[in-house]
Amino acid sequence: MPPPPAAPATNRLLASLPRADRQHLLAGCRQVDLVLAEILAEPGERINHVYFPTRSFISATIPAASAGLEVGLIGDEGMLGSSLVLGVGTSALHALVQGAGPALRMDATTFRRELERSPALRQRLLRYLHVVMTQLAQAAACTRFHVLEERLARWLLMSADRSHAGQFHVTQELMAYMLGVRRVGVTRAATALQQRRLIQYSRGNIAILDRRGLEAASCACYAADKATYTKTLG
Amino acid sequence: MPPPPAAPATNRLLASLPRADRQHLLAGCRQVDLVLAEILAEPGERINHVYFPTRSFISATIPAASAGLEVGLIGDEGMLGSSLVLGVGTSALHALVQGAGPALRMDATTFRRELERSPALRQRLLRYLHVVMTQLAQAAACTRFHVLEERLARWLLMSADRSHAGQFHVTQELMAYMLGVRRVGVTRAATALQQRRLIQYSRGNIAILDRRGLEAASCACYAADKATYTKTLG
DNA sequence: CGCCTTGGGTGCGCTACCGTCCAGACCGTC
DNA sequence: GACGGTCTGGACGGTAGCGCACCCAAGGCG
Repeated sequence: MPPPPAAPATNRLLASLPRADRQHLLAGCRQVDLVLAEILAEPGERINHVYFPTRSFISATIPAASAGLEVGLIGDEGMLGSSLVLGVGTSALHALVQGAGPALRMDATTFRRELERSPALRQRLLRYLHVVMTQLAQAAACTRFHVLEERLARWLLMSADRSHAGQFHVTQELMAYMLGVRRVGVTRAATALQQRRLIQYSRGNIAILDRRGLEAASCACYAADKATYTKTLG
Repeated sequence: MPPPPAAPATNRLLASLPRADRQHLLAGCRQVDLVLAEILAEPGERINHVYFPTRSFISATIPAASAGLEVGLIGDEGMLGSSLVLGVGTSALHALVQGAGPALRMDATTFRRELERSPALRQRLLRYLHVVMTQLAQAAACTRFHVLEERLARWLLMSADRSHAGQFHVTQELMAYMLGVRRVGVTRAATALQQRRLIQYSRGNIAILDRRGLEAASCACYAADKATYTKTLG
């Protein structure tokens, strides 16, 4: 059990709101601890809560026939349940907890009220949705054109960012699901990265040894996604 | 030069607005004729106009290194420039005219004013954005898991729908770009479809012979996309 | 201590698509 | 009716990732 990290546990979307709006919003939230592999949304199901991860992160996947594909990773830079902002009350994707940890939760009706109250919140979340859309398009191209090793490197970086740590827990089985490939494919790619001294893993514990090197090994989509975020949400 | 088709040239997003809102909006629009291969948006560029295709359609692609990939097809069921609804004034994607024909065009500032004026328009467009997002996710999975022949069948159906005709013009070269594959790959897939008497083509003129058969030959994503649209926008 | 679950690694044949280059087929133009 | 551009078709070897089946190692638990 590691000691609680020094960095403050906040959600960046909320942190950027004007003080009054933020406090009102936080008052309607409850701190919850998300546990690994917990399912937070299913395609077609009603959205009952929205989540603002602080030190946890959530994977949004689209379930295809007998396989899956991650199309979004939600950490303290985003939220789960943004469909509500668009006036749609059901989830389009499957969402499960990728990194255990705390998050802020608010029930859907309260959230809708907050949206009505706060133009700043609306503006912020609409811009966030633009980021999500752009990243979706990027993901489509990435999945099409980039080889597994690059994609894996990218995925590891994205997860590391959201876990706020150089190491985290995930099995190759799960990574394979996220990347839409066989487990054996991940084994091969991960072995290659490990041999290049970029990462180190054993039985689900992955540590990033050389961040710079891993960035160089990943496809440009990682940098592109980050750039999109900062450009749109400052 | 074919005679003007009997079906009314409207845009379904606009058609569903309350009468007053619609008329005010139409008053701010100008009819334009989109010509084949015209570029309407470039990534990172300012959005100067929004387009509501009526009998034309527009392809939204994401340019990757030395290739491209279509991530959205916009016909009379949608609009180009929806980023403005999210408060973002630049385009994330590359957009070019796929099917020549008429569209309604409005300049960006007028459009922003209309958005302020009409809650119905906002509601409608936000829901449309939800459809677009869902289809983006679907496209990512489709590109990953489905074989070219299925994807081509799907693409042909989507284009045929938006062209309001059983036949339209497009070269294999262009289809290859949209699908993110080699031209020769399209040749092979198209030949297969033709041999199955589902389509018929020559020198860029594609005709759909057996719509049902083509639907059966396409991946489920075609039906899924349609279902998403009707479910969200009625 | 032995057992069993979980996670990681290997081998083998296969397929879909790649990059490249070349060949034919159609069609407008002069 | 020869010419040149555009569009389509095919050949060739190469490769990333697939499906399957099997093995090995670590570690929790009785």
